[in-house]
Amino acid sequence: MVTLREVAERAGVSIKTVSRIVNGDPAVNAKTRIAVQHHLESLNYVPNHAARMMRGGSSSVFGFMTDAVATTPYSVDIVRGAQAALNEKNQTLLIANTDGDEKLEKEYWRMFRAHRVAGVIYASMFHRPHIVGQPDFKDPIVLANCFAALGDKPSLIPDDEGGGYAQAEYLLKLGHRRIGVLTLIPDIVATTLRGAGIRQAFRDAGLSFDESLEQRGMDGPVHFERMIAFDAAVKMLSAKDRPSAIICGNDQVALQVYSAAAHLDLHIPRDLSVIGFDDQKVISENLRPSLTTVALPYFEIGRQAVETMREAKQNDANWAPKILVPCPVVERESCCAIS
Amino acid sequence: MVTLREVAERAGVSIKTVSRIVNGDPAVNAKTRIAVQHHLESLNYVPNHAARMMRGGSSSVFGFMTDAVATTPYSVDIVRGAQAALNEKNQTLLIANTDGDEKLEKEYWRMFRAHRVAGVIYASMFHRPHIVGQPDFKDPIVLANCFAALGDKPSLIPDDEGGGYAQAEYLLKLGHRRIGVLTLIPDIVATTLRGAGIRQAFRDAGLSFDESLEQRGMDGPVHFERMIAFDAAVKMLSAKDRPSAIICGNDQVALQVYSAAAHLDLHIPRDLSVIGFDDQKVISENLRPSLTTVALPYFEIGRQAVETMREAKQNDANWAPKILVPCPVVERESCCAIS
DNA sequence: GGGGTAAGTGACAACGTTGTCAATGACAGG
DNA sequence: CCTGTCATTGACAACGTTGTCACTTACCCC
Repeated sequence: MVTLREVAERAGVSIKTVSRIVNGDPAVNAKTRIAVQHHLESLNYVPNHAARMMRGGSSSVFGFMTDAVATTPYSVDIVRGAQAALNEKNQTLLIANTDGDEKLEKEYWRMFRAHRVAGVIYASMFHRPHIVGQPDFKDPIVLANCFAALGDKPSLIPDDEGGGYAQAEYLLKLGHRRIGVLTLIPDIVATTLRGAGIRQAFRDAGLSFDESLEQRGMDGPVHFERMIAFDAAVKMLSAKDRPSAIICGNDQVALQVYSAAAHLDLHIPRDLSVIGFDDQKVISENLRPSLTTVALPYFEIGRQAVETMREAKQNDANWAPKILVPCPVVERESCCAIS
Repeated sequence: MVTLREVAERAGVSIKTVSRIVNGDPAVNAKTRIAVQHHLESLNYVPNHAARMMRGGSSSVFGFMTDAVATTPYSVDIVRGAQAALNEKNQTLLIANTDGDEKLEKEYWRMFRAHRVAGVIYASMFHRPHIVGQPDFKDPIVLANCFAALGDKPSLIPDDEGGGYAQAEYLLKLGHRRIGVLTLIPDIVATTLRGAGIRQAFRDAGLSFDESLEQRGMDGPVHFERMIAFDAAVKMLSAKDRPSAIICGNDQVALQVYSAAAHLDLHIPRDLSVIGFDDQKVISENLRPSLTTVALPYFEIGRQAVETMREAKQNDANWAPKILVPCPVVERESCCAIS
């Protein structure tokens, strides 16, 4: 690899002068600069990041730790968002995927330390509390899609309550009154928050929410969920006073509702409006009719996580805001107004 | 951060002795080793990767460049597979997402050089040829999910032809004879290969393939695809001598075939068998009935890419095998035997 | 002409680590 | 006791870069 010294020798100047030019130091004669720049390019010089770092400068590399991006595929967008933000300043991500393995996570923390990363984004695959057990890690840690159980770290989380509110509000505005809800498993944060949002929307509309119309669309413990939305939807839609619309816990639940509707010869959206959550485009854009849903703002969470990390560098270690990122309705074809 | 020197001072030995212990050099007295190890742990010493690298040692960091993992969400599994393989040797991935932007890609190559990465995996989101324009990059480059257009780099690609063969063979074995095909857009490699595989399966079974039953499920140029599978399927299934089974270009096409079947009151699998491609679990596992499909072996491609990179280090620069990774059938509920 | 300032440049040290080589002491064999 | 060998340890240089400081030259102002 080409070093400063090689370039300096060719150009007949000192190493330091070349260094200055590489770093855009204005205290260099224009003529020298041009001459050296020519050599820099022809030799394809690229500064050695390791050497730079050793000189005490902080790393331009950030760590990205995630328990498993695989299960909810679009959460990769958190990575994309983070990279988009880092890119402006030529910073990079060192990615660690723990797949939930604690021993692996420990190793990765060690690796982050070895690389002297300038900060770490800890992202989880679903919205949940998390304890960051790295008391002696001095650089900022920001949580994305999860929040600090102890309230000691900044975090970025989707506004699930607002999202639930938006789902219900959207259907209520279309005139629906009997609205079914097929939830995710009960013991995750999103379920509680979205449920609260839905109920708030009913209250704000001066209506009461029929609790009997809320059923589970998934069952089982975290990480071992079973889809039961098809059966739940069939049962709900076979009832005499069936709902005219269904709010789904996610787009996969909506997919099963579509199947259930087909099974019962109900036409979407004529006979049944359906609204999803997550906006997993593989599903939402390809279903016919395409699925109106509420988007999880993964890209935005990733982007803001980086910005928050930069802010955290300025603030003291106790700065720990919990930032809600809105979940907007993405309107497609699966809902229609009721007369 | 704790350095060798600090540890050495506390332990009352030289820096070099501590270094030896950290690196497992056997030429250290057992008593000294134990004493120093105690200090290493209590100070939580982690070697400085940058300093290590400067001493000429090669980096334990690999670059991962991808044009866009976002569109086909499960291709993240390439990353997971690569990490699983790297993890055994405490190596890491520096991830670069170009989103197809060439200028960005250039910057990232520069960054890889700056970090002196030990090798690069170049992954694309769909199976295609690629020209790696990095003639002066001395470390190995391995292509994943794409192959070197000039045949000058090792590459790992899904066995699309085998996958197409498997789709057709599976249905033929179930007794289907009139089999519709809804392809991806024509100008990508996968379409051609899978088509060839399907035809080969027919030949091997001593049957002729009815070309009129092959229709496009998607249209438009690369990156601007439009889904037309719903309409194509409706048309195909409305015909008098409609096929008893449909081979889909991917699971999204299959999703639309499900919608088309529902639209026409055809029951899957009783009236129509459907087989997908990709195994996008969000779709395949959640459709009712669940979707029999052929899996794209992304995880395996990532894993083998790392192994291939390690081999490439041993071999000379001209070593450039094109390795096919098989695409296995994942049997679920969407196909049944025909009498 | 003398003194001061500014622009431009380079010598040198330091960052944390490891390879090379030399020094020390213990111990065995003659 | 002398010589050689082995185990253990440390001093030092080097990796590529940048901050500090000093040096040279040119120029301006009194």
